[in-house]
Amino acid sequence: MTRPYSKALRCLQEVGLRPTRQRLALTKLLFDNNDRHITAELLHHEVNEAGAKVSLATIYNTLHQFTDAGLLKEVIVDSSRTYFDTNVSDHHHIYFKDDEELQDISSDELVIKSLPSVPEGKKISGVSVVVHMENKAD
Amino acid sequence: MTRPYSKALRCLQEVGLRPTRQRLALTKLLFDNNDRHITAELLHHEVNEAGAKVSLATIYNTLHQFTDAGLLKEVIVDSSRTYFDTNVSDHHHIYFKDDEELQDISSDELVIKSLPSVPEGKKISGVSVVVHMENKAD
DNA sequence: ATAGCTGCAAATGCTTTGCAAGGCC
DNA sequence: GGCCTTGCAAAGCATTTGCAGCTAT
Repeated sequence: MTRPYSKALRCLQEVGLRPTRQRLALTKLLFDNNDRHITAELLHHEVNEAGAKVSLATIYNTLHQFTDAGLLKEVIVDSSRTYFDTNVSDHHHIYFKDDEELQDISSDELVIKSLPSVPEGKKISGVSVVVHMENKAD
Repeated sequence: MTRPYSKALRCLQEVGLRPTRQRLALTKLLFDNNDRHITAELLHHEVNEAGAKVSLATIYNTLHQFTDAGLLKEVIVDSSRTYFDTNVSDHHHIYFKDDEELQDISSDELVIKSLPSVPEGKKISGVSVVVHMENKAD
């Protein structure tokens, strides 16, 4: 209770980012609970609701710094929104369009049997698999 | 030669869209060659270079009308750009980040072995697989 | 002290929309 | 003629950036 930010603090120090008030608040929200999928806008609401004032610009900056540092992963599922995933391991997603919600697919639920050959001078930087779900009664 | 638009014309009539000058020009560019992956911006350049004047707004409108009609498929690979695919069959993609180019993956090159279970009241509306490639010498 | 960080407001880039003028049936 | 289309310009939205002031070390 007297050191509510110790975990977040260590997290930031590890990647060499100054533990500012804003970054501590964001880190806490992002990594205290496992496996979050969040947008900048959503995180902005959360952090401000939690009492810490952080500007949207800083949220965007921080999310990208965290992504560059390997703490987050960007997930492309919707052309109008960018999601960030706190699970940075190799895995795939289910996107619930009607709920605008993202969920991990556990590795044993979806298996890719083979990948295409890689052209000369190129390399695979990532494989993105998104299963799009929608409500049945549409 | 005297009926250069006959194919495009049939195409539009099939989906019940009036064969206007603009739509004919776009249809021709999109469907005369197989398997195109294109953005609104790019198509805009192409059509204007080909001599037909079509506004960007109309390009966007038309691309969406075609998508609704089932002539095109939207592909989500990059958060800042929307690609449309003239191949509407079920298949997957390779995205070359450095070239901003999209390519089909032939169905025998990538196989999904299993899919996650579908929650009550939901259905799978699509499965998107994108292999992201980048230049090796980065 | 100073390099890094934050926040505002403005700018950006892609996409959509309102509406008046024009084109197809 | 009447309804569908088009095009412009303006609006919209998510995201980025410039810069002056603030903060951690």
